[in-house]
Amino acid sequence: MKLGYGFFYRPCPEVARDLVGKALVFRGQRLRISETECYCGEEDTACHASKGRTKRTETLYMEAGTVYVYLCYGVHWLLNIVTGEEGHPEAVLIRACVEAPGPGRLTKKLGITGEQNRASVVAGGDLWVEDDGFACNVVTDKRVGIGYATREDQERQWRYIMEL
DNA sequence: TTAGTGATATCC
DNA sequence: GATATCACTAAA
Repeated sequence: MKLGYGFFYRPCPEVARDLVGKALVFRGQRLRISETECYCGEEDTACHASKGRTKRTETLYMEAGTVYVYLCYGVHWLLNIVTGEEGHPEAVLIRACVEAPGPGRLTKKLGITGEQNRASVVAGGDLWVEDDGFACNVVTDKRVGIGYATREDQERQWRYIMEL
């Protein structure tokens, strides 16, 4: 079953947790999501939009289900899915799949690039997320790679990992 | 542990 | 215009 707008139109910690174990489908490839993180609004100092709306973070303010793809370190494309209220910048970062550990490797394997930025997983395009009945335990941890955020935000248990 | 990589934001 | 920064990876 394809996940629709209602699934993503919820607070991002809930979406991030529920996305673990789901299948990410892009142009005939199917990958099991094994790790996510959530970035939740301008008040989250780890979120790209915490310093306000810019050309780069515009996508985060779009409606739930919109895909935010961003180039990191000039080399790696990172894949996020926007959640919650339109106009409120929150999103879930897809950090890893069972078949491809690491956010950069994941997009490389699928062939996702900046061309997918502003696309949508609920609009009937070539990228979507499926619930195929797979169930697993989910454990939480602190987010990684956000040393620029306040300590308070670094402590949040906003990383979700599939437990075998 | 460290180099590489390039778009974006933030300074002149 | 120039520089500093970065939600990472691969090689050592």
